[in-house]
Amino acid sequence: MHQHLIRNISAQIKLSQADQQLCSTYFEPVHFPKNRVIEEAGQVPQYLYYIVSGFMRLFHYNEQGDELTTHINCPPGFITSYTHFINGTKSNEYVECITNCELLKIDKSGLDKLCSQSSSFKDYSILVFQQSITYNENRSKELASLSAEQRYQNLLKNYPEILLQVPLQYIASFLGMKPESLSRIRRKNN
Amino acid sequence: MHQHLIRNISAQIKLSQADQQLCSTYFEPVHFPKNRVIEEAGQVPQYLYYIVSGFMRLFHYNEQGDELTTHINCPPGFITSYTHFINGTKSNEYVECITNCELLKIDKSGLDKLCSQSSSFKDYSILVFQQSITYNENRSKELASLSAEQRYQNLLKNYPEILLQVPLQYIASFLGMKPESLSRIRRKNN
DNA sequence: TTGTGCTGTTCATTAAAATCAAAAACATGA
DNA sequence: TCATGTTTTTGATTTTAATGAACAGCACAA
Repeated sequence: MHQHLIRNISAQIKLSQADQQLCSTYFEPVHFPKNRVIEEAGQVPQYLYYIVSGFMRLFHYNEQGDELTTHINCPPGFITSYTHFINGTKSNEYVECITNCELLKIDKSGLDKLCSQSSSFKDYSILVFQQSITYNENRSKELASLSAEQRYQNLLKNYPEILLQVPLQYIASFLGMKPESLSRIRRKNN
Repeated sequence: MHQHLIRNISAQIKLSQADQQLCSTYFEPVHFPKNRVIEEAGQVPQYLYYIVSGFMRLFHYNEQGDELTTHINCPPGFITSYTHFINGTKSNEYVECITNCELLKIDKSGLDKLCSQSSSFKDYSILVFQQSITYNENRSKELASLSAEQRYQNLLKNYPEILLQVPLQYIASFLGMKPESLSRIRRKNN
């Protein structure tokens, strides 16, 4: 499983043999069944997870008690409640495995050690941070300026695998619409 | 003008006398008139700007040629097309002064020197990054789950000064609605 | 001052999405 | 397998926001 991560990092940053060894030392393989919540709201997120296989999401409840899915991810990608994981503060979000998942997890002190022992990992973590900003800016832009149907079509174009594997109610919430609307949009687009 | 920035940073990170001196060395005061575009789309953003006074925005044009405002900021805050500024890549966004503005600008090499000469500034820049992530996540969440009217009310609650100083067409675009809709919402809320 | 352009408002209408209710399809475990 | 609960779809209706057109208010310059 570590090879999956090493291959993915290497596509963006050069890793020495020693770096690869560090990676195997600090990332721990775990797997979880479908529907398992692995980080709870109200607590400090324990781990950053790299997704080797499976689909995951972040969600929380709003004041009216509605469940809102804010993030959906799949390999090769990381997932956690970033800000709270980094700062060691309590998150109000749940991290859940949508399907069975194979993951590589690392806790905050592990990540700190990894970055202090290898500048490649420091560079990589900054890169991941930046990509997270870019991702969220793009998401805001789409939500602010595109219709529900255009947002669906963009997701279909960019992440078709999500449409096949993730329950539609989660996707609807993530796209900022109701499940009924997503269902109607899908009927039109067939 | 440097005191404005130093006071603002000091509220979050402890700065030594030497740090304060560095700050004054690397940030250069500039002022621009209302409506001046200070970074152009199609180019690498030259500077990161700290806003001492005035209101600024980021905007771009979509495929249909509509102007979309993606960010509005005021003191004490930074503005630039972050990812492109950091990576030295071409941005598709314009940075514009909405009102007359007093700013402190720093270029990429200045920021790098500042961070390499003082770990306080390194800590601070990570903090600003994180706040940018939090801000963007929250913006996505609001756009995905709140009605146009609720988004307006949140802006009114959190940034009332923007409503007073920024043309409503920009605010409407930023809130993901049409100017006519914003106008109607404002009538209802008076 | 008058005209011109720009910003914001209003109105009537249309289109998009939410809501409410029910049925159909699917998954899961006894 | 059947029974149960959950997810998705469908239909009728209401609500919300966009559209297109016109007008009012204001700023600025000739």
